[in-house]
Amino acid sequence: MAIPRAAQTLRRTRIQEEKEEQILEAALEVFSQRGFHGSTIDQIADVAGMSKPNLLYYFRTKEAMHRALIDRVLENWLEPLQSFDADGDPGQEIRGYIRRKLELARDFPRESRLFANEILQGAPHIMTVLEGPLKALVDAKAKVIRAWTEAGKVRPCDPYHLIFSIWSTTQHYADFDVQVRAVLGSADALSDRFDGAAAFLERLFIDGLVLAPARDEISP
Amino acid sequence: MAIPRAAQTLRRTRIQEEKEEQILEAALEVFSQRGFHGSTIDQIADVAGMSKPNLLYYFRTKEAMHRALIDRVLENWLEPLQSFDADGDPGQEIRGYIRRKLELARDFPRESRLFANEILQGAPHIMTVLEGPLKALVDAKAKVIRAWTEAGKVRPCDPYHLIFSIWSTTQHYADFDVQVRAVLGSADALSDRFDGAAAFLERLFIDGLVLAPARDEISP
DNA sequence: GTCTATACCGCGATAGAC
DNA sequence: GTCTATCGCGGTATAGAC
Repeated sequence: MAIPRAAQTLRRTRIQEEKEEQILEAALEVFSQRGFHGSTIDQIADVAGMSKPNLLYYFRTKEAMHRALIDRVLENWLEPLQSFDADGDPGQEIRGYIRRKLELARDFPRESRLFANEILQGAPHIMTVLEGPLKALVDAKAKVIRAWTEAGKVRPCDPYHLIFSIWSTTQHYADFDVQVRAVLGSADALSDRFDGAAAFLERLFIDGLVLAPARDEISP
Repeated sequence: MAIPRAAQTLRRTRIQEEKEEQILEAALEVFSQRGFHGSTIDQIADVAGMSKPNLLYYFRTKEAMHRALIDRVLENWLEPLQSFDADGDPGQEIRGYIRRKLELARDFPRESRLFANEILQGAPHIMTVLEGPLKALVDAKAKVIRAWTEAGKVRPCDPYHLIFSIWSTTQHYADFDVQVRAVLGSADALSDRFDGAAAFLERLFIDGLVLAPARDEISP
């Protein structure tokens, strides 16, 4: 069973890859809006413009689609936090992280909602990722932040809750998009919304947490 | 049609009310975890300890259950923001609001997840509430905050994004509970988690946004 | 008011023709 | 590789006995 699977992978044609791409794109559209249990293969097939059996030829079960989708999205999702640099300036690092997360929320809202749905429902498919790689990554970055606070560059604070608050505030604009738009009114354009959010969040986190020795050095 | 509905409401017995309560409690448990489309009446009946037809005697459709549940939860959900007082001290008001929202996230996480699921899925059942009462309430409170900034009590900032950021950071501890617990490790107790969150968020928002003339008056 | 039985449909998945 | 047809199951909802 392992050998045919490998062989199948090796002789995967360009057309096959395009079809799989097409299916995963449709699956993202549906899963991100309804969650795993609320989604049906019919809906995904409709969006993909394929018949249901044809779709099941490429992914033999609904769970296989979901797993392939989650795996692919996970790679790009942890990247911004990884590039958090211990040697950089705390203000620059935090500002850059907020910007990247906001850009992700703006440009890939369905990916954000896919995870939100998964975690809301108890994270049955990614629990091991949360407890393993994600926890390890956050632990490492928490140490970076703690070093900043101990060096007097950042106001003393719990680094874990700092990370949680950046996650929640930025992802909010993807996950709760309909609510944000309803409250701000339809006059508000997408770019305005995110520029406003960026300005507010940078001010909140930088002014609120980062101590400014740099400014003293510039104008003493 | 309106008259029998009213009559039915009037002669509702205590037992009927208790059963309905029991059903809505079970519906909250299920809907909050799986969302509307992902939930089944079987699951709700199981949790409620009743037979499926019996449950459908009290609520004739799945949507009726969901609607009754949403309506009831909505009442308590908007209350904390309503008590936001223009004449109060900004620091006290914002601190109090954060505390109340965190207490709601701690004590009623399922209610929070019910809304999160509903909004993630496009808010099909509460769109009118978001565009009507919720928007009106937020508009009113945004004016309160703007008055504070113009009076020099609060750093200039967009009041809407301030409210969004308080919503997202506090609800995060209910909606993304499994992720928070996975990252912090199982050693972390519920009360520790929320005490830590409260300490961090109060410091972030108060130190970050509220200007402190009071402190000058106390120790000049 | 509450149960058993069941109608009826849409779901995930498979078989087999082409 | 892609289709039509279909299976078996579980979904919502109803009918009718008790």
